[in-house]
Amino acid sequence: MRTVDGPYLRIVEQPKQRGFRFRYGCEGPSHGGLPGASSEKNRKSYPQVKVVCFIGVCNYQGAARVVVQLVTNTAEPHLHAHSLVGKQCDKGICIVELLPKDSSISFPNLGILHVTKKNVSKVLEERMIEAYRMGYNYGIFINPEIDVLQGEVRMPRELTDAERNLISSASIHQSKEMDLSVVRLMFTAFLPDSDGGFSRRLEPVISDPIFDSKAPNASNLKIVRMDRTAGCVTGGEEVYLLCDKVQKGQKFAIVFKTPKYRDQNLQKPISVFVQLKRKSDNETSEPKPFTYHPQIIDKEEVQRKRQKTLPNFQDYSGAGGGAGGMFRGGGGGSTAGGGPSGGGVGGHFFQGYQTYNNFGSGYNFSSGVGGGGTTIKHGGCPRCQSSCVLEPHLAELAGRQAQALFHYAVSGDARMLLAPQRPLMTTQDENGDTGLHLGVIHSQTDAVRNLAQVISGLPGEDIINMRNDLYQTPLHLAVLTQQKEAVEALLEADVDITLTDRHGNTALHLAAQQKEDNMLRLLLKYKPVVQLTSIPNTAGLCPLHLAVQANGLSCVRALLDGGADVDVQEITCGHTALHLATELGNLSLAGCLLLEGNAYVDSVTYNGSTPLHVAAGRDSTKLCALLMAAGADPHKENFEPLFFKEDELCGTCEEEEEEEDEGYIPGTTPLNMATSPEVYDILNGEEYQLTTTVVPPQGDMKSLSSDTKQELCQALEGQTGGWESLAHALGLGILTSAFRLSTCPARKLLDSYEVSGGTVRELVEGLKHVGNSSAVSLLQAMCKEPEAVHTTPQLTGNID
DNA sequence: CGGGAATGAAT
DNA sequence: CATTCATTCCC
Repeated sequence: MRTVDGPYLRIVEQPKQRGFRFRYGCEGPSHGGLPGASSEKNRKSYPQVKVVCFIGVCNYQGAARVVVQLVTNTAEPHLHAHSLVGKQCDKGICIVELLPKDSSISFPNLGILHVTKKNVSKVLEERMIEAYRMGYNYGIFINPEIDVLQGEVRMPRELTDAERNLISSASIHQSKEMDLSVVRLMFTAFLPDSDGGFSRRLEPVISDPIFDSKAPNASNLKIVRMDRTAGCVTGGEEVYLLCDKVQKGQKFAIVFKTPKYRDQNLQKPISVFVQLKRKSDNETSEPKPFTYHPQIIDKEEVQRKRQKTLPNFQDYSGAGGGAGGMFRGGGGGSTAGGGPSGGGVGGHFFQGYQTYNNFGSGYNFSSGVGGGGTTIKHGGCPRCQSSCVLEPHLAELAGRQAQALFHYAVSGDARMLLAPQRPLMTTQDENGDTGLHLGVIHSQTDAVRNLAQVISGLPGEDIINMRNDLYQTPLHLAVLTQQKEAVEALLEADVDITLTDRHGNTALHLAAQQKEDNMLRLLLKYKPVVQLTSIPNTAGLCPLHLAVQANGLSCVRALLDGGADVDVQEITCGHTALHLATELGNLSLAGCLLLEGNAYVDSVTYNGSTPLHVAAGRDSTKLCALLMAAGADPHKENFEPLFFKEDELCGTCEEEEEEEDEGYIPGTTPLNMATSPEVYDILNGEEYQLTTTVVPPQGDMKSLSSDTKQELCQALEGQTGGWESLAHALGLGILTSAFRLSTCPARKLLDSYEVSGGTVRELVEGLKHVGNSSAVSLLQAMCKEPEAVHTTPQLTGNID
């Protein structure tokens, strides 16, 4: 850069780039000077320059004159129309004499005067003439052409007409392009010559850009509130963020989903930061803390309860041992310590908001589970209770116990022993669990079966459906812990399958979120369960939605097989499962819903959006192709008014309904939302040609992209048509047990198949054979086999 | 200083 | 005519 040795000017302190306001003339002077980059509230600093000889080695000793001018923030700097105002400023520029004793010079009182729009070219012209006349700079800062007219350095003089004309046109031209919201400082130093005149001009230096804080798009980004400041490492949780000021056209609230944390195996909560970042200039807001929790694997607390030592039954055996505290009445009561352990993790900073999502605390059990007077009361002296209050009762009890014992001895039926314990069946431990709950938690299948039978024989009381502190019935627990027999026993004992836990989930909702579909299928065998498939939980999600969100292809299938409504909408936005699968970018799920579930492809959310809107919005070529193949309408308008792009569109599709009534506001169509040319073409009914993965269907496996293979693996995870049956269909059955050892058997299978020289065509045949239609459609979409297109997109006729 | 209301101009 | 943007004015 620097070609000449010798003294040069260096910026010691840059100006602060943001937060300073350019003032209009009408706002008057004295609004404080431009601060330096490192200026603080109590320790103010200002832009500063010094003359040095070599980099940082020797400071120039002697006088100098420094001229400061405003220039544009363009690659080729030009003089700016704004004026520098302040102490040593005149005609928009600032001239300061550096005394020999000063090592550097700072500019404490620089104001930036905002030129009014209509005066830009006028002022700019004056600025140029003055700079040129005084010979402050090379003409390059005014206009490259004028440079040739100007010598290296010369004394002030008046301008020729030719020069004036050049400057005049340059000013008019430049004023049109000038960005009035940003300037830079240009410092030029002049050292004294042998005559004492400041004629030895040094190379000018230009500062970092300074942005007008009052400019509408330079507003400071600021996060005012977030509705949650903590979330799980798995991400995907919605956060509502309120902003102070955002550029017009954008929203004041931003809703986003938390991203996955990089370490999914996080053990302790970790603090990270959230900040807004403006793409155009990379401006960022103050960061706000956010806490990632480790994945809560045991959110239903089953593991914890399993690890606990069992209740000490010896305490019951003798008369009045010191049992007491651990058990409590079955009736009312609020929670013991059952809230989510992660509750208080977010910094104290945000606790005010934290309370909003702290579900765990304060559930009131007013629904009167249990009830009945036959509960052990805690508090008070057990001995006293047993000897004074309960004595007659106990005597009677002992009689019945003896009878039961005899019956048991004779029949060998453990239920006989349980029969006299009936009054204790409603007793809850400190977690609100009954004996039946505990039986399930500890996987005591026989105990559960016996208890269930005994309890179901009890008239009047609803013990079998009692809920613990987490609002779980024994059925919930049995499903969560995937105990087939226990579930069956409970169902046979006629439990209430409609009961919901604290999140509004029925047992079916819980089963729908599991990896395996066996629980789900078991439940769905019971006819009345099917009606639960359309019941939303407190988050508004039905079992099918939950299965989709959990990426559970087999569960989705199980629900569809079980008769669940494929088009059921979740409550908050009216999304169907197909919307959700599309939103998640899950091709195999979407394919399954469409092909196996026969989902309505143009189902609309509350705001009128179809899955194709979603797919177009997320710029997914594959999903768009899939949906289009299923007959989606790319012209379907949602209820979001279409503001821009209108003209563009009318260019391509002339006769859209233009003579509609005047008040008609067009909605946004999937086509409007397409951003990439690929998606646009697909929505226009073009043949889907994925340039990256066009594979002849008979092609060899190597031609499949790793993405495709990945998705294929996903599609092979389910029970029906899963990798195992495929392995057999492909003649690789003998390797099944070897595959099973792998973490991803499906992948292993595909690899082996590839190595064995299998073709994509045969793979498709194999998949068809095992009935895995979503995998088939996936491959066909990738490979653009004509059969993949079930419906020819109708819109071709609409376009000339 | 910095925020913002009021006013005027431009779509 | 309603909105938005730019400028001015005010505290």
